[in-house]
Amino acid sequence: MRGSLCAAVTELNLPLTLASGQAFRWRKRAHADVWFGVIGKLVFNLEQCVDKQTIEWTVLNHVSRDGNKCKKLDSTNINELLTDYFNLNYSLSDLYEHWSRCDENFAAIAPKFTGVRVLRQQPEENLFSFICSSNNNIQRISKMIESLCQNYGEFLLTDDEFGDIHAFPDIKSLCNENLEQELRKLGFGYRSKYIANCAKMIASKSEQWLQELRHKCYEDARNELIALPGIGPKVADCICLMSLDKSEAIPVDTHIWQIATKIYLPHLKRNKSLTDKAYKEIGDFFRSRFGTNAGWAHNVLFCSDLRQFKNS
DNA sequence: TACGTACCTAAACG
DNA sequence: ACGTTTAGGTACG
Repeated sequence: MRGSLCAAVTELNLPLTLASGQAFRWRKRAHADVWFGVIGKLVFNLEQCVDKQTIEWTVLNHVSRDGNKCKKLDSTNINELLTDYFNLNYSLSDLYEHWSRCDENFAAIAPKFTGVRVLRQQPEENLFSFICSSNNNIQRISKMIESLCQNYGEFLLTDDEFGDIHAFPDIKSLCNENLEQELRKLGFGYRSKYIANCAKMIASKSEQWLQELRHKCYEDARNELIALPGIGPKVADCICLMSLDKSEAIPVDTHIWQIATKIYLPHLKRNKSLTDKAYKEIGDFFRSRFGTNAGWAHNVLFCSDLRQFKNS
């Protein structure tokens, strides 16, 4: 099934948005500007058509009508799904203008990094992905997530270029007793225990627990996430921002720490490490400077600081 | 409360 | 070369 979605490059820059380490399963095809990835149980090719101001999409797997409890899938549904996933119901260029007026550093960076959008991901995939992200790099995180899918997720299809593709595993599939040891063997390191214990704890809660955090306030959602093993302040903020609709969440990682001490809050250079207090100070600064959607502005600055996008 | 340190791994670094 | 550092941190003392 094919279709097209209206989105100018200034509203959605596919490579910057998909490869900036928000989500870890999108890959560019070798011989075309086509992005390959999975959303739920659907496998996609996405291509940005600059002239036509659209994203051309293809769903690569056949979708059984009874398989998912969801409605029959037609191209309208897919457009809705992509609009939701890419958070397309707000105008990014308007926000860029606003943020550029708020902050001259943003104004200087923005022209080179237009169309960097925060995705609205599926909470479970987002949560386990960012447990893997601690003290790690994007390349290795991507390998780990792919390995998690290959070993515990439902088979979807075989792709000519990327081979067997699996969905992200559901919680039940991550609840087997040997999971920690298995993940150790697969190279997850100390995150193996976090993932195994997290799966068990989430499984013991109500089935809708994670989804319902979307309807709670930022502080409550964040506190509930931090109670899980392997989730600290930074990872909790990633999950809040990227899948729980908390656009005011500011994940402070090494990049944002660098940017903050270099440009905005130089007095923090005296700190030996990122304390809870400094963490909050940086988040509060971004929120006061950029407003309620500070997390989306932060994402643009983060992206501009990634090594892979330097000099671009 | 505020640091220091251990924790897995692999590629980049000097 | 080859040991050290770094890469989107967290838990524990």
